[in-house]
Amino acid sequence: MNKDKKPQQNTILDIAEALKLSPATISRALNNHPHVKEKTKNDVLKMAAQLGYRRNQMASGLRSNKTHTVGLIVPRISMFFHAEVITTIQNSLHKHGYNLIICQSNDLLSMEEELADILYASRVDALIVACTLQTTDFSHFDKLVSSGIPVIFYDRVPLDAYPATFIKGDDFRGGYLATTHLIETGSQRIAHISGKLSSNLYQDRSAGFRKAMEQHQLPIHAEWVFHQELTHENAKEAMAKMFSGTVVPDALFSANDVTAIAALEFAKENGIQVPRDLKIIGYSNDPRTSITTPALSTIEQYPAKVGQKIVEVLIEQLKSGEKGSGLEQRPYVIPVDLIRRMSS
Amino acid sequence: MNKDKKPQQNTILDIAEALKLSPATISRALNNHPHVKEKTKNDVLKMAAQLGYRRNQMASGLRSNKTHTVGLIVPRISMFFHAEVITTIQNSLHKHGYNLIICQSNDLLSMEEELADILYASRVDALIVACTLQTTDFSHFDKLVSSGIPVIFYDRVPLDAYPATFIKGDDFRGGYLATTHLIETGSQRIAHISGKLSSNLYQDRSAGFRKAMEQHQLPIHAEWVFHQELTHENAKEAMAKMFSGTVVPDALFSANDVTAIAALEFAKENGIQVPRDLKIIGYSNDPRTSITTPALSTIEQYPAKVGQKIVEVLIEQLKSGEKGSGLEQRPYVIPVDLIRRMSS
DNA sequence: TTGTACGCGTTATCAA
DNA sequence: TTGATAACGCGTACAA
Repeated sequence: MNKDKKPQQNTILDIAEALKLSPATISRALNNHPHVKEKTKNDVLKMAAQLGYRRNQMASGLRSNKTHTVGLIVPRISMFFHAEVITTIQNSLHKHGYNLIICQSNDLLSMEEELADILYASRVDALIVACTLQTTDFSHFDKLVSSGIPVIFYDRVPLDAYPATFIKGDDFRGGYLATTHLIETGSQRIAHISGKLSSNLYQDRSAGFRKAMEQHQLPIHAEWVFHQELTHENAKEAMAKMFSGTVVPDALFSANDVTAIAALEFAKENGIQVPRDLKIIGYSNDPRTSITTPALSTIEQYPAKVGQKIVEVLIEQLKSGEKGSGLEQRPYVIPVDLIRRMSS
Repeated sequence: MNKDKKPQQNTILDIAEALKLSPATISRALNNHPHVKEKTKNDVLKMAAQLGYRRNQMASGLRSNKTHTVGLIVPRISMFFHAEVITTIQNSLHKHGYNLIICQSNDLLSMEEELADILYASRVDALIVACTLQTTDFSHFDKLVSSGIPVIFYDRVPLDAYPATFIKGDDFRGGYLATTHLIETGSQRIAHISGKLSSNLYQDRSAGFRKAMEQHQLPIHAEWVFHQELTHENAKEAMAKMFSGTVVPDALFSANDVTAIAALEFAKENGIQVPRDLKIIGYSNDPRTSITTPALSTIEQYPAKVGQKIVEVLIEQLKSGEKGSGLEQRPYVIPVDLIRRMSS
């Protein structure tokens, strides 16, 4: 094949040779080992820079059993909330000297399983996961967990006890805040478009909704509560159903922003005045909610705080060598806030 | 379940031992080597599955000098266009058995340099880059290129000749289409808010703008052309300047969607009717453009096609062992289209 | 078709 | 403080 065409990367042996030292010393100097003469260390660093040396992470990882790489599985990076969380995680991990392998499950369980497998094979030092909406069984993470690799779930977390760390937004409070807000601005007939209850997100947001309704002694119309995939189309269909009756809602709490936007669109198309005839509030504070007319009220989830917390917990677990396996960690909950805009 | 506390992963030696075979045979069976008996291969695969074996990518990579990992440097994953491109790249690379390490430069040159360094150290098999807007010197990619690692630039590409592959949208045509559209719908006094000319994106879009104006013999008002960072604030300031004069523009071509949205916002706040008094067109077909009132015309860049092309070219280079170093590759250009909406 | 033996670049354990 | 040497897990000439 090709001969001397390979411009070999420089290794610690090249540095050793150039400096008439042993590779062991070079390695120690490069790793800030205590027992290295200051001058030697400086010489090594200088020569390393001069030769354009870069540590071979594979060799290093093979020997030390550490990759300095964290895996991340997320449904879709294009979802605003996740994009923000990821950005924070990455920038923060970078400061700690870790790389991040970002993978998308496309909200498909089979893909999530496969990715868990691949990241396991890649020997990531830790794994961060926002589950698929359909993930109810978590055994594909078992081998990571039992290998002692810290696994952190965020946003969409297992419903049952699972020996890993959970970090989530306060979805119950979010649902409660949104609904209470609608009630306090005078609504009485409140509809609720929610996702399927297989996910903790919609269980909690819906529970918050019910709690607020109950507290104010307002009836929940079963035909105005939807648990379905939160798509634009589904939301418009739901709206069409609700507004075909004689009694119609005067407010809507949508469990995400996409459906809130869809509802607003439906309202405009059908001459329903927002907020006069119908108040609307969404969830997530997607940037789109601020540029609709009227602008949509929503719930802020502070993605940056979520990301920050994830890294904080992760680094702690990584430093302490082991994850806090024994103690039953209660989930970390990140607060949410109500964003009032013109739609309510 | 298994009781022995084996934090150790299984290796090919474990499989070899269990099957009374040599590790070499296991390795061959696992890699579909031709000279392996069919039965042996099946036995190995079965045992591998049974033991939950996963190849150690570090050891494999160290030996074969291949990581099956591709690096990606992008300004921000939260930008719609990039998010879409990345999603396509990742799903497609996944099918080819490659992992993707996604890194964000935050549009900072120093970060881009550092990331190039890190990915070089990680021995990625290839690198995909969307440059920072300020990147005019590309020497930080030199070591990748000279090591024979395929480097593919997309969207924001080097202005001068650089020994790598370029994949970009047809920005010149995009600028031309947008401007021509404004002219054909009756505009004569066309303003242009653009990014700094240090990036090929805005050079080309602006050139398309000028070409269209020239072709229709329309004068370009220097005070209505801005080359500045394309932020919401800057755009509003630019609008304020333009609309403080006695003669005002009757149309605006904004070189991205954020600024088009900002311009629309300014118009609404100042009683300027869109599209009657002012037509607006943006660039990128960000999802937000379709939900403003009125909806914004824009230029579609087909991010999925861009991503698809990147992977196609990349896999080809990876398979052929070397990148087409000798031949001067002309850049691959992905077509764009005009999206007409109510704002124009 | 399978086995033996070596080395990829680094780090850890000795000994000097 | 430094050097020699042995792993880490895998892939591949070469031998059988």
